[in-house]
Amino acid sequence: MYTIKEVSEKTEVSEHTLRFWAKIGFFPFVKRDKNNIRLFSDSDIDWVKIVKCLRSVGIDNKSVKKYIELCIKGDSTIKERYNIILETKKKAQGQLDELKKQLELLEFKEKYYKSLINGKSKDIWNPMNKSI
Amino acid sequence: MYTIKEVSEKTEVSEHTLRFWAKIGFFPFVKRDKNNIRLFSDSDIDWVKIVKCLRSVGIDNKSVKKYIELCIKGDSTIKERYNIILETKKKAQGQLDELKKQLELLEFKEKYYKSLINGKSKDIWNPMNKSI
DNA sequence: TATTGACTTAGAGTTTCTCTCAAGCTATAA
DNA sequence: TTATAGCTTGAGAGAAACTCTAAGTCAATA
Repeated sequence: MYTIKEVSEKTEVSEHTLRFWAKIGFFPFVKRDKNNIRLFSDSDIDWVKIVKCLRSVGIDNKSVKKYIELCIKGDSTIKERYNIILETKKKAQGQLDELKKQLELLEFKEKYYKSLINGKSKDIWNPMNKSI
Repeated sequence: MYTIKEVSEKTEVSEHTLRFWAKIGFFPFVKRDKNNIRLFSDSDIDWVKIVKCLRSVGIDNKSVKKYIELCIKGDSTIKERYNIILETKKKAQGQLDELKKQLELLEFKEKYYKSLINGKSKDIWNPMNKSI
């Protein structure tokens, strides 16, 4: 069983955020010791990772909450949960594509600046110029 | 020259956000017509795209502002701007890797649910179970 | 002329943290 | 035995970045 600090290290989610997530009901199953200290099990840590995953692809807290409620409800919600995962995957794919596009733009700018630094061209920036 | 609405369509940034960005000084060069309507040029749209790119890889607004100020300052800041782009690229790469990892987790869950739906295994979730 | 619709600013509201603080427990050192 | 450090807790203030609403201007259209 792990304390908040250990969970934070294992999942790379800040203690602040973990407490915030706990407050809004993301970890209804986490136990406490006699001093009221949270104790996360290994499977609790897996759940933290799922939450982190959902959040990191832009699922909002309300929807994450809904998902965990479906999990608790059990068998009858499997299809619905499956669809949520599929939707989430699609969203993540979209983000991946977008990020790749942005990386291309950054690469273009990198080359532009590099050529400037090497003196192969002049900085032609002015408020109206696109070569920012 | 384009109005906010057209820029929003071309860049996929909401009008609200564009006005917000304008308010905090991201577009000091955008012109207005006699009715005070903002008119973006093609190069202004390119700049919006750069801002979107920086923001989307997690560069905060303060740093974006600093970058545009460097651009306005001109030649003497080229090296510094180059380094910012390099740093940003590194950040974007990190995000790409993270996103790929999250996609793997989603794929795992997809398969898990699929096997549940096909009746090949039972939903063994309970508050302590990791198969959420 | 009246309405429609696009634009404007100011400012309130929302989401999601992020941080600070006071307080409580435990273990080790003086 | 006291104190000091190091961990935890909840409450609540603060911040970042939008997001939305309200009230107004202006131009084109019915």
